[in-house]
Amino acid sequence: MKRKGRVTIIDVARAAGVSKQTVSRVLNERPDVASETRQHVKDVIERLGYKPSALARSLIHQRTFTLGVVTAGLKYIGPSQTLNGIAARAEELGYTLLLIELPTFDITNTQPIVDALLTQQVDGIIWAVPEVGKNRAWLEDQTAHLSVPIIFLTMSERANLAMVSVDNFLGAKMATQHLIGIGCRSIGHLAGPLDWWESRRRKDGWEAALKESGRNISNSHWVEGNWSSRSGAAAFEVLLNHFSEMDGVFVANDQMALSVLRIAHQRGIRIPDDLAVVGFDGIAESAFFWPALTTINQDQHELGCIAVAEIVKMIDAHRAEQMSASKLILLKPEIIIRESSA
Amino acid sequence: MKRKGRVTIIDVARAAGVSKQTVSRVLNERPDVASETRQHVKDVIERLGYKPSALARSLIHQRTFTLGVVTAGLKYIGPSQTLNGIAARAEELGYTLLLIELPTFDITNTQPIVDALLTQQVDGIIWAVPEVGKNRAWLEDQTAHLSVPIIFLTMSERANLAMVSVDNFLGAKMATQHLIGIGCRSIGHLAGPLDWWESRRRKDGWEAALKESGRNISNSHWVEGNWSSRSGAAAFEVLLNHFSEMDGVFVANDQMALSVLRIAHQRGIRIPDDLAVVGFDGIAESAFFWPALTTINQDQHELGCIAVAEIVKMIDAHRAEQMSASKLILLKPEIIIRESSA
DNA sequence: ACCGGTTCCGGGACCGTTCCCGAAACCTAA
DNA sequence: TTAGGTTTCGGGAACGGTCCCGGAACCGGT
Repeated sequence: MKRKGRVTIIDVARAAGVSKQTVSRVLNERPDVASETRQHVKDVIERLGYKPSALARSLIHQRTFTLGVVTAGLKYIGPSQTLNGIAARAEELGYTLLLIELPTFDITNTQPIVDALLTQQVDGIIWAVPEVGKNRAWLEDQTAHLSVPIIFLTMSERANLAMVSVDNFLGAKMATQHLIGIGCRSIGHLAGPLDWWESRRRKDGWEAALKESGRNISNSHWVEGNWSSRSGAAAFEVLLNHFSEMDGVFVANDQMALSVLRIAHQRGIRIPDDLAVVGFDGIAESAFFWPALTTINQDQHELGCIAVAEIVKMIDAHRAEQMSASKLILLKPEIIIRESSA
Repeated sequence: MKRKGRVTIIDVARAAGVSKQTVSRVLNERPDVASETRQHVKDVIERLGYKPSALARSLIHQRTFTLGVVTAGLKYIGPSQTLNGIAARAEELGYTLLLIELPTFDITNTQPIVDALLTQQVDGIIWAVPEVGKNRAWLEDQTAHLSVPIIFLTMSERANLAMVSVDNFLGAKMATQHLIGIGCRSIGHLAGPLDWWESRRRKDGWEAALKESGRNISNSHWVEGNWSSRSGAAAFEVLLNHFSEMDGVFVANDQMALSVLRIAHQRGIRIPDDLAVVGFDGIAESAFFWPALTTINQDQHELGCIAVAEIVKMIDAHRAEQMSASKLILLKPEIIIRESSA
């Protein structure tokens, strides 16, 4: 049947006995085609199984309707939730996604990645990698003369850059204030790795809440983990030894909180009577921990949705040659109160 | 500086005082360019910030080095692990990914999705959506005359189709045999949703192991859940009521097993003394459940890696006009024995 | 001085589509 | 009958690269 190569618009034109121009008009639903010609062409298209090439189209339109998405750590639930939201909203808005996953979070040489994306002619870029260590150093000189719009997720505020993230500071403050509210006197903190911006904001929120209620903070009141349940176990042991009067603890993520629950259990510490626990993230399993975990829920899915909506706005403005003010969007987290602090 | 539109190869040629052909040669590292001309052109490229357009290149080469990836349920850990593997291996092999996420698992009308991918001229397709309900019905007539190679993940064996999945049957059998091995007499099963192929295979494996050891199976020995911790809780309650002599249970995933642990705890059922528990998936948190969960570990990351490697092989064969035999690859899971069955 | 072989470079066609323009064919009104 | 408008369609250029060709300049050997 078909010889070699894909069937093109010219094949259709020949088979239908019209010019490629007319076929093109049919494809794009232009009005200036006689309705019987239109139908005939449509039949031929169907019969030949013709599919227009987005490649050729993009080439001439100078627009691909493709978003470059740079992510990292998909094996963790947070980033994949975000990607989930990005995919959903992109589909809605008629964009396809070009996905690049960095092997680690702290990649500093991002030049090749950005180049690859530009080479692929993406219309915009969503940088969905959280800020860790110096992995934003490239921004200073790179971003300025970038030819396409770019939006960043989960990083500290910077002038003239669009970004969207969850308000980690507020979430941490809410968690700590909740512990204060239920009568905890000595509130510790099990932090995430402090080269992560998110970890620092959460720790800051914890400190702020304590200071506002007139309490003082000592270095023995907090310990640094690395997000994993394993690290949470070790860190919590340290915390217990150095801060024995602790009767409430704000843990920077739910995975580490899981270990806190487990170790408390082993040691005979009653939760929430002896120790109230609040986590962060709101992973689905946390409702089924024993006891069920109070946590700060952050909607990472929504984060992705918003990022897409924003970048699309930026793309449209960019094409209309308008300068759009770079926005900073902060999502408010919410607290879910469960057995571990009730 | 730059007027409008991206800088093209002709701009570079003009600025360097050579023909676009020569610039093209420099870009592709062809030998027939004088080394000083080469260097000069490279300098100009650098100065103008020129990036070749993958679009134009793909158009002429009839090849995009792009893989279409269709997935679903990224918010769950399994699918995102797989995507993680796909991304990593694709990067290695020089392919970029076009990602499409289906809103639900049981999409039957896949025509628009496949069309979109073909329109984008992907070189191959990885169908990473698990088989659920009738979501493979389209295969019968669609796949046959598809113009690009396609590989499926996690579905039942079909003639003439390439696929790769974890051996769920074997994993379930290993889990059940382990329970038999540690002396359990009455082994129940908390199944996943049975419209999922994976669930059915796991249930089959449980049955097979019991039959091989000469035990009989009753409908009161198993209950169907829907993967979630919540459903696991309800299902386990039912199982306890209908199968009171149960002293071992194989749970179809770790999330549901979490609820089993929790409820057993509440009811004063000692684990593993009164009831041994084995899960499935091997999620990271399972090591920190209380007690730590014995589970069947499936390497979903590896699954993705292999899928990419295979599809690339298929693409190469396809372009060389060779018919490649469609392969079926089954990955062996492994058992991780922990406190819940030790 | 002439000739065959390298080395280096440019002219044009082409990939598949859309856009700009112009031209038939038909219809309507003076 | 004819001028002017509408409808319908086709020819060619363009998007940004690569490939096939051919040609000029230079080399050493006879």
